Amino acid sequence: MISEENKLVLADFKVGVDNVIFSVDTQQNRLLVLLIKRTDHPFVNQWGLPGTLVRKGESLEKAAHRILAEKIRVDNLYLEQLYTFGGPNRDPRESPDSYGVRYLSVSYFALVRFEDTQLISDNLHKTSWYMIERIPQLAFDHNEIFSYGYQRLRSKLEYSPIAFNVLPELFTLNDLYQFYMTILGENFADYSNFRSRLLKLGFLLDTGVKVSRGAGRPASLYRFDAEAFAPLKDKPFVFV
Amino acid sequence: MISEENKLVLADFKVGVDNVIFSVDTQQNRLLVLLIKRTDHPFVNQWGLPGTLVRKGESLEKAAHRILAEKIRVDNLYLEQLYTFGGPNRDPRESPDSYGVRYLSVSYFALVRFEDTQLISDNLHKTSWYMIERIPQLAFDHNEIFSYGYQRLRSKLEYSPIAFNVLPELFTLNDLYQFYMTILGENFADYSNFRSRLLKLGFLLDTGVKVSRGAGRPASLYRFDAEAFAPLKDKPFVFV
DNA sequence: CCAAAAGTGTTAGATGTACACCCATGG
DNA sequence: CCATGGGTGTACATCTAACACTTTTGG
Repeated sequence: MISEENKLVLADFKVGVDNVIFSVDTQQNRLLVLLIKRTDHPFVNQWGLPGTLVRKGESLEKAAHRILAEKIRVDNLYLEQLYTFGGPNRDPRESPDSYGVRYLSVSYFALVRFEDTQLISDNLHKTSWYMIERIPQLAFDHNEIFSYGYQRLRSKLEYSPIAFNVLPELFTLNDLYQFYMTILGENFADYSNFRSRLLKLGFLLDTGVKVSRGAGRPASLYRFDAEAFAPLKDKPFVFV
Repeated sequence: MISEENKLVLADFKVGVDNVIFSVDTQQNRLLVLLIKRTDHPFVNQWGLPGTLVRKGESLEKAAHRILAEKIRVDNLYLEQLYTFGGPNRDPRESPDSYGVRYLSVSYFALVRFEDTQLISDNLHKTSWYMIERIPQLAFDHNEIFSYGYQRLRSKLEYSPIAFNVLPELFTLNDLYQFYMTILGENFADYSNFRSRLLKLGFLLDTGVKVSRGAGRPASLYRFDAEAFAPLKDKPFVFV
């Protein structure tokens, strides 16, 4: 049992969940992050990461999914916890007149498929994809949270098959290459080397089906083979 | 402003910080983790990770340091946030009669120098190092938290110079090798290859000073050169 | 036929792995 | 003088990075 004396000095928290939601616009080769225009105090009218406060009986991860569902309709995604920001005074609502309640933010990082994702947006609640080079000043410490998420995205991409959560069932090796390029930058690897490295790993199945995109030789459609990948799980392997 | 309606469904939290504190007994080549015998409800008399509830005005990291300071006297350490466990019902204190307060745990992972660390322990508050192969059933979800910390320790060791936070100022290459062996296991690498790889990286300075440990050729004492390491920061480099 | 896109092959240099071997000391 | 621990060298396989080349399509 907690003694009365100790109880007095313990902080009371509301726990928020903030999401850094990425997607890759494969048409335009752009890396995007989802921002919302705040309608509530504090930071009204400023852009921020989509977030919510955790409800009774709700797990952190469930809260993270709830925000996602409120802002976008999406089928395919990858989601993982990022970091917890919990210093005092990170939220202006912690002013003395709010009875000393602290606001802690557990951030999540998500990657969703851009193509079949619909934004749920109206005049009141603006939701929009931002190119990551053009992110404005955000509410709270959200710029910091974003940076953290961006780093995680890049490193995760290198040793984890999260791309396949987001690419369509069937894709060409060039689709995959473009995807990596868009996130990791122009000069992360030569195409032909990328190709052979990945194929050697053995978890990409050539379906034999060919697809033509305008001029040029038709490309094979590949499929990610989760079973063939399983043994490589956690093993350090790199696409760089 | 949060409407009254919403306020009703928001969960109220107490936030705990739980530490997975590792050390390497370099005499006996053992990897150890710090456990405490609980004296409070719940899980009285069971072993658990050292933890505490966050106080008013206290940051998460400060709370993590406070636990450390309460349990052990230590000068050198590495500390980083691990993960946040926050599902409902992870803490039995969340029973209905506690007015619906949730208990969330932000876990931290620490590595401390075993040699000059003194346990603060008495009959009431038992604190003790456990070999990681012999960890008993722990309170709460602490076994899970430990596993998470153990994984992090191993992967962090491979691409991050955390070992030098904990090794003495001057050390032999064999000291370093043993340190890695103890954490990563017998067969992580050949000694001579480990040697040459590290020396090639250029951030270990040979002081020229020799030290003799019983029979055999005396070994050179090396020093970690933080400046020479700086450019490698975040670059993926591996000791495996 | 030719430009464009897909896919294959080649080569030099760097790295990793598994050893064998030499060096300096205490007993 | 030899066991012990420290330290160097080597040989082979593998991986990397850069780039040249072939194949198959649309226009």
